[in-house]
Amino acid sequence: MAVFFGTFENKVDRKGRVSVPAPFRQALAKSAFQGIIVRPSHRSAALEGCDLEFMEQLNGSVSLNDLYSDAHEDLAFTVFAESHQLAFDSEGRILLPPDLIEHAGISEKAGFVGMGSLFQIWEPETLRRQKEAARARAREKGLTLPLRPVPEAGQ
Amino acid sequence: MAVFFGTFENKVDRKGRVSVPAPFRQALAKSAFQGIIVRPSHRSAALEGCDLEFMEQLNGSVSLNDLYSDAHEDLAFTVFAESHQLAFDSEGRILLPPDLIEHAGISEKAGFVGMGSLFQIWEPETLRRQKEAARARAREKGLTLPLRPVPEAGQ
DNA sequence: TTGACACCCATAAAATCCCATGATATCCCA
DNA sequence: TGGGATATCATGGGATTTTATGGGTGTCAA
Repeated sequence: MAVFFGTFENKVDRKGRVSVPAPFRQALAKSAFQGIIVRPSHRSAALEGCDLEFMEQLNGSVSLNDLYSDAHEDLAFTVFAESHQLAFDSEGRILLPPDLIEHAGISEKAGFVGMGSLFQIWEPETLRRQKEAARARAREKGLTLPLRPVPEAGQ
Repeated sequence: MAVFFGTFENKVDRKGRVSVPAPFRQALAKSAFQGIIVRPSHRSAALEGCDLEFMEQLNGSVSLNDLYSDAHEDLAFTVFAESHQLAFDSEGRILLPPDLIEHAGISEKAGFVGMGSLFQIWEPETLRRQKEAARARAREKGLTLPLRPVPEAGQ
């Protein structure tokens, strides 16, 4: 499973293309689909990206709710309806669709942040503030991480 | 899982490269990724390094929180956003990015300290003082260590 | 026939490779 | 066990490749 980390800031050219950071592309190198899945975050003015494999895992998680339950339907809409499958061009760029650009309030540049199994794309200045806030909250709430081998999170 | 110990001081050349101490590289020899993950410590003017496996383990721990929960997002930002994946060159060196150099206040030389499954990178003089202070505190408080059997790290 | 988009090529900057050097550390055999 | 022969290591720097970015062109479809 691909793991994404780091923060990168790339230019969006006049055609709406952005280079996906090389380290992310390398993390995806073994993936069947050469590209990424991107959807608007329902929590913030950001986009969420992941690989096709992670979408399958998401599907499995969503399906833990009963079919036809409200939770299932709401989650399914949120996760799948707005997802775009964006292929790399020969230079490793993707073409950001207008609705995604608008949702994230992106203009000149796009900021990529790795978050483990997925990553986010932000307007860079908003991202800086968001990172700052998240770090502050983590410190304040005293969030900690258990450092034991996780009992095989299923693949 | 790699175990790091010892203290080493290596030169940072004008391109920003530093040799990772050979004993650390040997500890990483079996790792899938030939390189290290480095991020600014949130507790001090130091950098924290580990291997990719350790990061994957961290990812597992972060994922114990529900996706889209506040805790998940805050932790993911804190752990992954500032991490850099630094590959060894053919001589076993890494290229330290400017933001990391700045965070640690490094100029001429970099001091590596093994700390078990992690290691740290400091400006050497700062590191000397830090070690001295840590030893003093440990003595003064009479710190002890319960010795546990290795929890059979499962694979 | 006008966009939208995939594909191709060009460029500058940055990262990485590759080879050379001197200094230790290690090996090996008389 | 002494000590020369042989690796290993940290370091330097030129050559080469990768990256991010820009822009042109052909193609397919509405």
